[in-house]
Amino acid sequence: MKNRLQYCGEADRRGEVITSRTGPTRQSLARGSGRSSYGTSIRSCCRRRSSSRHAWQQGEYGELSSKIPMKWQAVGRRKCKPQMNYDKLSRALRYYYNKRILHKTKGKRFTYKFNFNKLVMPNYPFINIRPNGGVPQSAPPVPTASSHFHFSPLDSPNEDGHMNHYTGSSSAQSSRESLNDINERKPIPSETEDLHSMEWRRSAEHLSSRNTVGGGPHGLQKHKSDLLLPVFSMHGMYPDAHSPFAVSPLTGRGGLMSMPHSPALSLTPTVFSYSPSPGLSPAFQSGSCFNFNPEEMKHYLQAQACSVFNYHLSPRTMPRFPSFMMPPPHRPFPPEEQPSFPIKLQPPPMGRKNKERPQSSEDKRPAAPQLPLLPLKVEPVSDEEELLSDEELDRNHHLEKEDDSDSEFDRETPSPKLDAEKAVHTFVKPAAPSWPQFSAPPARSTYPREGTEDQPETSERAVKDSPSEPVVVEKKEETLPPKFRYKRLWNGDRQAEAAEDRECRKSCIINGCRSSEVSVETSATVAAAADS
DNA sequence: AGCGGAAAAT
DNA sequence: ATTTTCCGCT
Repeated sequence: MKNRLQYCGEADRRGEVITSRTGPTRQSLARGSGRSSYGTSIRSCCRRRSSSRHAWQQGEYGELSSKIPMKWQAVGRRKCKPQMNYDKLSRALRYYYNKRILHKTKGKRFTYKFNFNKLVMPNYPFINIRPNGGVPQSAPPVPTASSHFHFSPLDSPNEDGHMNHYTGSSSAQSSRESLNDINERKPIPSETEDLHSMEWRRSAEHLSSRNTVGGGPHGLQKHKSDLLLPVFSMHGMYPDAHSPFAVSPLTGRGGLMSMPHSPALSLTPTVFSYSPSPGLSPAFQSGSCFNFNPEEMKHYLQAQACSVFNYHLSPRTMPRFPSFMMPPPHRPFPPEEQPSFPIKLQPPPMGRKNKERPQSSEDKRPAAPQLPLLPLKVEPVSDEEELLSDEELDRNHHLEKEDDSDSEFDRETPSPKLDAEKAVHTFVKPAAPSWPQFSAPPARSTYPREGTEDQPETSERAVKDSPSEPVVVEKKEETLPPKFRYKRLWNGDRQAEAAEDRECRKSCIINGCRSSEVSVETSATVAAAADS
């Protein structure tokens, strides 16, 4: 299904999936498709958007809608899935809520929307085109993991391939809005709305192919299919000058890597995690000089910790080297020849059974000698975040915070142990004052159950992991069952989210993380499987 | 309309 | 593990 949703996206690049259904009663709908997933149904509908049969509506970004009722049956029939009906379809879609792939567009019938917000673009944390934070609810998927969704260029008015300008806050805002009120949407400049279909498609493909790379069942959802955006390393993948992708952080050609602030954020965990080899690490690619400045390091570490904290990132996902600390270039391949690891790592998507990820063993090996987690103290944070004051959290929502902090990016590139240790020291102590949240996270009444349950475990784990185990430790479980988390996110605790956003932002600012944070999107899942 | 639990099917 | 199917509840 995941893969299929991509196609939904195709129908409407805006991320909203609007289904149509004729009859109000379930029974009338009952005819649908055979074993095809709902996604399939959606896809077929989407593809036909322009056709007379299905009037797919364009809504906000990621929105898909069909105004012609009862088409589901037709679709089902066509797909040899007579059993398919809207009821089932919707049920399937609702499962995506939990995965944060979709959410319901409130107030719109049969309308679902892709959650671009939650799909954070790990690669381009710095993209910030809208300083004011004004982001449409249905922010374009581009900067986020949502880019997995390939929106069909077919009917789309904006096919020219303009990449949107995104702000770090955009995703956050988007998230907030999407979560609750569509009425709060802000108009999006048409320019911003443009999506590069081709790009999307490509990225989606890459994603799907590298599906297994994610390695491991981690991440908030623990969905195997969860993916991370592959796009980053693709050279020239986003040729558009306006596109954030024009410059890949990985390429090290001047782009984000050279950004002065928020070193922790400058690189995305995703990128690292997928680095097939240390040599590919952005850090190695972009800089030619290696510096170590304790102060900077300290700052860096704090920022990093902040990032981890606020976005539930695993410390392991952090780049080994801050931008100011570029290790000597080490390139196994000439830049031109650098294989995009997405491809390299990517075994063709296979059926569920193949999710085994044959390469898993491969991936893990390099991970073994991994660098010690830097600010391990942060670990507890991911869970604690829930305890943070709303206001504080809200600050950091430049980019969607990723709940998948648990995601394991074990494939980090090795880094000097010394540095890491130093880093830990540097960070851990000073960090405390900077993070009021850490020391005394306000209890949140909102999620009493989750919070209470989580905390003990989290702390425990943190204690365990950080000090004694410098080496990568696999986090097996998420503290909070995805179910609850999702619930919280989507059902309502809007305030909480907003607050979180704010808070995070604040803390980031305090720590010098001005930029948006990387987040790993669980929803990457969407792109995960290839549709075949 | 929509949500989500539960169980069956894949 | 995910999807499909059924169904009760709001």
